[in-house]
Amino acid sequence: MDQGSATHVAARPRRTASIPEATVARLPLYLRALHVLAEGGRQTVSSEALATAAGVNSAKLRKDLSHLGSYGTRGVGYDVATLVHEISIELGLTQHWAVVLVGVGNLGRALAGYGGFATRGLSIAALLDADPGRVGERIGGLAVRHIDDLDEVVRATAVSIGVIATPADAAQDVCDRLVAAGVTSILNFAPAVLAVPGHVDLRKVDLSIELQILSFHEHRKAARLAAEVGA
Amino acid sequence: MDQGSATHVAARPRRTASIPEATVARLPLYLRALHVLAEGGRQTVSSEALATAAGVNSAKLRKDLSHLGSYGTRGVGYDVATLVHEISIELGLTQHWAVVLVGVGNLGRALAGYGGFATRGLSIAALLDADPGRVGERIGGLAVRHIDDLDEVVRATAVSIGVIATPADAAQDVCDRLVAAGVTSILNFAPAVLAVPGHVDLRKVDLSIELQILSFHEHRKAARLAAEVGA
DNA sequence: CCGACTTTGTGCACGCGTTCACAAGCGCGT
DNA sequence: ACGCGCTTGTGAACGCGTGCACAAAGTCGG
Repeated sequence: MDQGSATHVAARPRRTASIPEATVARLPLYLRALHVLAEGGRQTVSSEALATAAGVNSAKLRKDLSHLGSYGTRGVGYDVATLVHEISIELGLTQHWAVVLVGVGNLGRALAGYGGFATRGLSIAALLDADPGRVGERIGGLAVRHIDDLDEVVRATAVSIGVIATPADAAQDVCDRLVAAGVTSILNFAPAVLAVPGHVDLRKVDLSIELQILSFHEHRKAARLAAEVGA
Repeated sequence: MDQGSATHVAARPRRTASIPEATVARLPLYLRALHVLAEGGRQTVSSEALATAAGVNSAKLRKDLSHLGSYGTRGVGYDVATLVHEISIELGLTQHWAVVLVGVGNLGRALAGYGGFATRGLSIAALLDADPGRVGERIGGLAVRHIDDLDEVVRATAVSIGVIATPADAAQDVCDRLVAAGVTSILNFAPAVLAVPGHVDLRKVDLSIELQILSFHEHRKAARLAAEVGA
C-alpha cells in the first residue's frame, strides 16, 4: 500500500503510518520554536522546554514527535538541528512549493509581505488580481499580474498551492479557475464557503470568526459577573 | 451553581447549560450563511439547506442549534430572522464591543478594513502603533494613535478586546500592556506564543501555519503519486 | 563499573465531538 | 378531521485526541 517496506530492513526509524491531523497542525508550531532555539545557539532541548516554548503540554509534544520516529535521547532530550530537519521533511518543507496569491487588496498585500509566508520551502510565484488598476504594481519585489494570466503562471512555475485573498463574492470563481489550472491545494481567506473537487485540499482562515468567538467569551464573562453581583 | 433556575418556570426555551466550544466556533459560520439567506429574501430554511450553505453536516448543525434551544419547526425548518437573532444573542453580538487594534502594518491595515471585522456588534475603537511615523495616519476613517495612549483609549471607550497585529518580537510586550490596561480578551495574529493571566482569554490566528499544513498534504500527495508510479 | 538521576516513549483511561438513525412533532392536502 | 410526508431534536455508538503515569533507556558522577 505504501512504500514503507521497499527494503526488508528499515534503515531509519521514521514511521510510515499516517500522522494524526491534530499533530500535523502543531508541527509548524514546534518548528518555529525550534528555529528560535537554534538561533539562540541551543544544541539540545527537553520535551518540557520545547513544549513551553511552543505553548503546549509536554506529554502531547512527546506523543506528537513519536509519530515521526524516535529522535530523542532519554536523559538528554532532542537534538535541535535533527528535529528541525525531521519536521521539515515531514511537512514537505525540504522541497520547494510555489504559491500563487490571488487578490492584492489589503489582506493580499499583508500576506505577500508576511514573514514566514515566503520562507522555508514556500515561495510566492506570482501575485494576481482582477483589477487592471492594480496590475503592474510591485509588491515585495513581485509585479502584480492579471488573473487571466493564471494558466500561464501555473504552467510556467509549477504552482501547486493557491491562496485566495479576494472579496467573498469573487472567491468561488477564483477557486474554480485555480482548480481548472491544476492547483491541488487552496488556502481561502475570503469569508465564503467554497466547493472543490475531491482531489483538491481546501483550508480556510476566517479572520472575523475568531473575533466573534472572543465576543462570546466576553459576553459570558459579563453575564457571570452580573449574576454574581445580582445574587 | 449557575442561575438556570432563578425562576421556577422557564419563560424561554433557551438553554442555560454551557455551549460546547466546537459549537461556538461554528455559530459565526451559521450567522454569516443566515445573513446571506436573509438578504436573498429567504424566510425559512431547513437544516439541510443551511448546513450546505455553511459547509457543514446537517446533523451537526441541528445538534449545534439544539444547544441554543428549540427554535425550529418540524416539517418546516428554521425561521431565518429568529435564528439570526438567537445566535446573535448567544455570541453577545446584540451588545456593543469595542476593539483596540495594535500594530498598523500591512496586516493591521487589512484587519482594519476587513468587512465583518467592524460590523455586527464589534467596532474598532482605536488603532495604535509604536512607530511615530505612522501616528496620525488615517485608516478607514480612524486616526492612528501612539501605543502609549493605550490606557487612555481603554478608559475612554471601555475596550474589552484587543487585537495584536505587530511583529512577533513586540507581541508579548503589547500583550502585557493590554492586560495591564484592563483588556480581558486578546486575539493574536503575531507568530509568537503569548503568556497571559488566567482571567484573560487568548486566541491566536497564525497565517503561515495553514500554509505549512497544505505543504504537508501536497507532500503526501506527491509521495503517494511517486509510490504508485514506482510500484 | 555501578548506582542514581533524568528524560523519552507509550499503554491506558477518559472525555469530547461527530455521525447515524429514528421517534416525535408539525403542516398541508384532501 | 385525518392521515401523509417532511423536518427537527436527540439517544446511542463510535472514533479521535488528550493527559496521566510509568517502564525503558540513556547519561553522569563517584
